[in-house]
Amino acid sequence: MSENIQILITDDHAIVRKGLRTLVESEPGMEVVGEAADGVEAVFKARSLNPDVILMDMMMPRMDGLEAINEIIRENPEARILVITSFAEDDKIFPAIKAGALGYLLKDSTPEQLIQAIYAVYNGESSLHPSIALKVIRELNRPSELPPTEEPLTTREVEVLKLVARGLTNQEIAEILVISERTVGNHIGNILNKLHLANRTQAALYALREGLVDL
Amino acid sequence: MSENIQILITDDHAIVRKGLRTLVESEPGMEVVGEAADGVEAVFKARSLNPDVILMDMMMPRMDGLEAINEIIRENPEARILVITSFAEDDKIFPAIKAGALGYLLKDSTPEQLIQAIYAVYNGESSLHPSIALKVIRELNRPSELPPTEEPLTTREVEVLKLVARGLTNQEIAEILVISERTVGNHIGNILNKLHLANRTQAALYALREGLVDL
DNA sequence: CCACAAATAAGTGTTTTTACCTATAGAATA
DNA sequence: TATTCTATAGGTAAAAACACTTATTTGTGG
Repeated sequence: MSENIQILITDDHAIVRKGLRTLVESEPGMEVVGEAADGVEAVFKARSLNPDVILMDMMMPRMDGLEAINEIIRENPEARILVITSFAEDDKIFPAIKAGALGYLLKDSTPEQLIQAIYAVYNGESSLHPSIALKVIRELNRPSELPPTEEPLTTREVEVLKLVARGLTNQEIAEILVISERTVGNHIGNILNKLHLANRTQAALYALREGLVDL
Repeated sequence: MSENIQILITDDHAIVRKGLRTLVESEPGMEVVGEAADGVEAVFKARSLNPDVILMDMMMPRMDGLEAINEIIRENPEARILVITSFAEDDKIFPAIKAGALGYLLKDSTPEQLIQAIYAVYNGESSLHPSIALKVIRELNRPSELPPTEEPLTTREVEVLKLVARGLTNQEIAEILVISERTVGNHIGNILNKLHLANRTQAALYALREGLVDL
């Protein structure tokens, strides 16, 4: 058994995996024990390789990062996961952290920050990208304005939202879902309320960020 | 002077740059002579380092890949540029190729494909990702349906479009640009006409696909 | 100087979206 | 059973967006 920190790299881009691998392997105490190109592979390799730290991308085919984190933590609550992603959206960060990710880095981080973060996560500490840390602190300091009435969208609302994110009008959506235009309007109103958004274009952007639809 | 193929790497993510650098340097005949983190840097380093091949990301801050390609080719028509990006959208590919990029790879390419493509571009040949090649051939075979009345957006229209793609209302856009709401409406109408789109949400999606704005 | 394109603005009228409210049927649940 | 949630739909109104047209100013290229 090696003394090195054993690391599993998860990202759908070979180039990014290579970059991470190089950075990690240039650090004496670290060792890459595997790579995964999507969430399903990540779950499988996390189970079979039992790495010390898992570097996890959030946007991947088949099973996205969030689902993968949930599944990995479910199987092994001790798993230490460091999210490395391009996005710094609140709605993406908090679910990942709640799911059990210990760290959250942005892809524009420096190599040094990456190595630091891996050590931190390996030691069971948390490591957050500066701009992320800010948001988390802000979130924690928020005097719980409301009982965390984190309003989840219903199945139907998600359906409607996906169509909004394709640039369709209420009428077109109504035809597709075989409901009245009125109902579509109500759903969208509810969506905007729940997500605290101002209009349908913002809703479309939200859906894209959430990965509900692809470009 | 080295016998190696001298390469400039351009990408806004340090991790991706590292990955590309590692892949390139693992090939005996290649050498990385510089890195750039945005379009402005890329133009500058292309000028000062005069590399044999430039690896170019399309989505970057300050000056995006397309602008950078245009500027680099304008200064040195002999420059050999290989685009490496995440997107396979038609509207992104053809402008890049027209601007003078010799190759177009997707980030999910294998390391071998990358090396192959660099050799090809170095030799002045073209190298396209398989799925891209298909589109290009389809494009060429198209019996020029219409006189390429490809209506380009004006500078101002692009400005407005970017704001639309952030989910802002006409009024908000008007305030930011210090023009009347009426004018914003006109610009948007013109944008929708030129791009053959039906509404602002579709325009926002278009802008995202084009990489005019990030999520 | 003329022609043309771009940015600006406004008139007019229609369509779509958004905000709130009420209400009912069905499913799930306490 | 009573309650709550979800999906459905309609009423009313206001705000925003969209279509189409005209017009002024400014700058640029012949």
